[in-house]
Amino acid sequence: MQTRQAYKTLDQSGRELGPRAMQTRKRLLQATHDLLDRQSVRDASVVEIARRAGTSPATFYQYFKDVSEATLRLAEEAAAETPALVELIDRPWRGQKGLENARDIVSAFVEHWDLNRAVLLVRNLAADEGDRRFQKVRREALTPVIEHLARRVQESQQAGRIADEMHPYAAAAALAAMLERLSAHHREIESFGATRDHLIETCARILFQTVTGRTAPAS
Amino acid sequence: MQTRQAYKTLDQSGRELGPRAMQTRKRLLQATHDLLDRQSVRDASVVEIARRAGTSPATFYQYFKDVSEATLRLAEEAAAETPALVELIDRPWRGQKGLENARDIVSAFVEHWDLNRAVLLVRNLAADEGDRRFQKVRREALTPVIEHLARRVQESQQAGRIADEMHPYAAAAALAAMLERLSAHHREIESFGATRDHLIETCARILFQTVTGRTAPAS
DNA sequence: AGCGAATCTGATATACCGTCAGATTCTCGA
DNA sequence: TCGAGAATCTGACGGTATATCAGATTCGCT
Repeated sequence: MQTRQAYKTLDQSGRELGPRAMQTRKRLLQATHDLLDRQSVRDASVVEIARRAGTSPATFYQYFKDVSEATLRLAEEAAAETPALVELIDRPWRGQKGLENARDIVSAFVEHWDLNRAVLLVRNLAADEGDRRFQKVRREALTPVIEHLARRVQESQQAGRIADEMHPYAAAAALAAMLERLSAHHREIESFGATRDHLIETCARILFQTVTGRTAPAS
Repeated sequence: MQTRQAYKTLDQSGRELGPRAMQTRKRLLQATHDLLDRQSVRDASVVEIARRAGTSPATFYQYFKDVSEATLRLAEEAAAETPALVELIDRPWRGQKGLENARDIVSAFVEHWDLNRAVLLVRNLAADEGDRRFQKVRREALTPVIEHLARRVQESQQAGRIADEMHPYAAAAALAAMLERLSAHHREIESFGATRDHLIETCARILFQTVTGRTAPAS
């Protein structure tokens, strides 16, 4: 009569992994991550992942059902970075300090994406295509962000600084959408006249304005 | 001595297509579109597309280098819908009418995505993954929208309603990013308490506020 | 050294990819 | 109406990836 212990990492056939196996599994995940960074998802094959990990395709299948499952695990790892973001959102939003904080949020978001670009792109595609597993990871990564933002919007709304026609959750989701999409392809935008700093500053101000209902202070 | 006529549709080997061939090509594109709507990109195979089009894989290769090229052509077709959006952006942005117009823009964007969801998702993934061909189509679809928005932002800035720290192009790109991402997965968001109308209204207000520098009027 | 458990892989059946030579269908002049 | 030739399509095939499993290898332990 005791609660099952926190999730052990399992084999495809449900067996727990020993230290050697953990090693191999990690190498496979790393290889998957690297490969996705280099090639399109469509071209990421099990053979190639195995080759990079210095092992055989059969071994890959010992740990993952297919490439998408390996990617899912990577997406779960990336989702673990969310709390740091939420912490920023919970800081005070007033005045100059608040704007600086908004900048930090945008920067953190972009950085998070820069580190996990390929994986997050695939995660979002799969989620948008209807894959429940990926919808779940994305939700787990974004829901805290959206809900904390929504709470702030709601506060501003109750203080009368934001119109009642705004829906706090929708606003938060829209802001998250902006941050996600912008982070995904900021490099392409940057090749069109707006530097990275411009993007961050501008985005921070939209964020600030939408969350607080106040005009961002001059710097 | 005359300009080359507008692009003829070509065969894989560069030959112009007769009427029968045009028919077949269209069926293949349609089949690709449908298949992408139903399955993930990764699983969209040439055999399956051919089957749906009632023809053979070899025929597919007569017209397209691979699935991604067929998708590219579909993305080009979708890009042709952009001008309608730009027309909306160019309408006046003042007061109640302006807000209504913002709503129309958001609606039009969402609708455009609802009709071309799968294709646009794949387009964006491929572009984000660095595929130049897809970057080009996306650019051609979005640049007009972004530039017209940017011009409006700049006007508001010159009128002193928007801080100088904002970069008009960056702001426009951020707004486009928000619209894109939101359109891509609005259905999932809608299953979390904000209706489609909430989303549109909220998004329209963020758009209005960011473009004009004014608070959106009450409805 | 040697046993059992953990971990890995060669071999294989299946399926898709991408090409090409040849088959089929259409067009049009006689 | 009947071919000849052009336009269009497809069967067949070699190459490669998928996914599985039985057997081989490696490891920890006595």
